[in-house]
Amino acid sequence: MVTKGNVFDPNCPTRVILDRIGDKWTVLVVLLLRDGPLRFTELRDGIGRIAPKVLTQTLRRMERDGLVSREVFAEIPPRVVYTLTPMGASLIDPISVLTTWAETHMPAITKAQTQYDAV
Amino acid sequence: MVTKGNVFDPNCPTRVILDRIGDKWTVLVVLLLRDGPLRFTELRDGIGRIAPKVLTQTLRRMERDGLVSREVFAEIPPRVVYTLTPMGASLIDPISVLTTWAETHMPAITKAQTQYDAV
DNA sequence: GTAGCCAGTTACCAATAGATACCGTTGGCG
DNA sequence: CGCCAACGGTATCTATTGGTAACTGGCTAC
Repeated sequence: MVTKGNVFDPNCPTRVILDRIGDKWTVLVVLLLRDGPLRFTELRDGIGRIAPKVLTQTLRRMERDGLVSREVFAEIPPRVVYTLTPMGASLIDPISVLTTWAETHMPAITKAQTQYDAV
Repeated sequence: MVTKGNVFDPNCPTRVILDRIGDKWTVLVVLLLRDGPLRFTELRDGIGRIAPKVLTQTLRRMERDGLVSREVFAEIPPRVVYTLTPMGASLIDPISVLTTWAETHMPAITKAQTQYDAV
């Protein structure tokens, strides 16, 4: 009763998820928030090189999907804190599996690329 | 001692992998090839709605990364067969983890989206 | 003869990602 | 008083990418 295998149906909702995970920024945000809530600028600086517009888009999408929660404090200067929801936190494991795979196979991939390009 | 955590370095090779996984077509190709080699049109028809150009791009990239191998038979009509390499096959597990997560949490995500949009 | 299969390629276009500059509010500083 | 910085973004513009539609060449089946 699992999977039902209709990943291949373009309307399959699984596609939506894969698109989210696939978004490189989403993964980084999840990993950054793993150790606790962060503010907008902390996320921006933690990610390194991301346009604020893109970070905003990413966070809004994640908020809409119920992966992060957004708390606004009406202070001056303003303060906005992003936190992983339980569902967002449940993504950490799948993502870890992926990053582990990536780190394990990175050398092989680089080698394959070099060989391919040499031809 | 795992991960070294430099996923946040834009030059980190892990990013490259995540970009590949993130590519929605790559995941589908891996899942389709799980049960054995397929030809170009079989992949195209299996995926459903994909432009041949895009499928070609995807397959070339995967070949370059060493995830699939491409075998050309000099026949008429031409025959090209794509097969998962061992490294490509090793991606099945991480991908399964993801799709399982996706299927498990899909209802919650849909609900979160509906709530968000209602506001 | 013409229509179609196979594995793509080419030309083109729309949507998106991203870089850069800017916004209002307030507090601190000279 | 004038000036700048901090914060969490928006506004605007451009580059890249994803995607569609049409075409190729050699053959075969109708």
